[in-house]
Amino acid sequence: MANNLQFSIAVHLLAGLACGCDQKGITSGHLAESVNTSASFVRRTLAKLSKAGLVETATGKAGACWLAKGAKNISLLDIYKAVDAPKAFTIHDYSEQKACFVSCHIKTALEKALTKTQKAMESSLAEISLAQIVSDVKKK
Amino acid sequence: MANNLQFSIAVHLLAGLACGCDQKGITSGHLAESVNTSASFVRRTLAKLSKAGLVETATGKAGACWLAKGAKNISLLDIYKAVDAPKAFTIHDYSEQKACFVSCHIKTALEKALTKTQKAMESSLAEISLAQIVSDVKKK
DNA sequence: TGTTCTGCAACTATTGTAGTAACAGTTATG
DNA sequence: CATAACTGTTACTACAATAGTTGCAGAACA
Repeated sequence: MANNLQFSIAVHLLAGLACGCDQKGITSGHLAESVNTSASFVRRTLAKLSKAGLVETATGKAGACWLAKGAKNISLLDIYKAVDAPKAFTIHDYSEQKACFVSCHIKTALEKALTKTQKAMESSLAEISLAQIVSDVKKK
Repeated sequence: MANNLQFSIAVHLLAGLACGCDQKGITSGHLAESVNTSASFVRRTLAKLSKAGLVETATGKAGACWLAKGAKNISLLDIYKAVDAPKAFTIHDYSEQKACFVSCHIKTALEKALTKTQKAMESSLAEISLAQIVSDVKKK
């Protein structure tokens, strides 16, 4: 644990919805079975996806959820941002030691490197669509 | 916390060594001041870098450490691998629900996506050398 | 021989995340 | 209208990874 699983869980959930495991709507309880966790945790993740406009939900007795767009129009980057997954790496946050100029300026240098790396990672994610994932799943 | 800071700390340490804050060797205690942590923690990180062949150390009273190669020949990817930093994202590890084929096959689909993304991230890190970081630090 | 460093291992504390539980709000349905 | 079944949200517990500390054996040098 301690590592962020929400991203892969979110992809799992969306893949499940995209496969249209059945009709037009699936309940969180149903999804929870597939991911093997509690319905409540599914809903928490789903809530973020919903806020990001990737899924739509209906409340009430016949409550359910479904994809808000076609699987082709959802990239892994959309999902990555929706669940607020962690950056490529984290910059430490020690107080600066004035006597050492490395200590004082390393942060900006690291930020520059992080920006570049993050961009590379995100554009890679952007190239993968949910439809691609679904087709990989079905291929097996 | 809980996030992995060792990578950025390692870069900080190496940048300190590369700047040759002074003579040819620096003690872990000295480095610790710059990073603002204990000497022992610095040594733990340094040990990984040493195993990866990025720094060399001397024991004994006049113990110290210094870069094993020129800063131009050390990439952030070398450092990333040396400290065993986490992957771009983590794949969840739930037991498969045989009734749901998404559950059974999502893992391989995710692995494929992870491989691609990881590669993008690593090649981005490979393009940044420690010398680049040092020059950014000095520029300020 | 004593000092001062590294190297290593064991330990504690912190904290982010998974996972659970509970409850109010909503809407089909009988 | 009452009930049942779902969502949405918050508060809580449990756990595990990491930062940070401490202590000690071993090495080198004066």
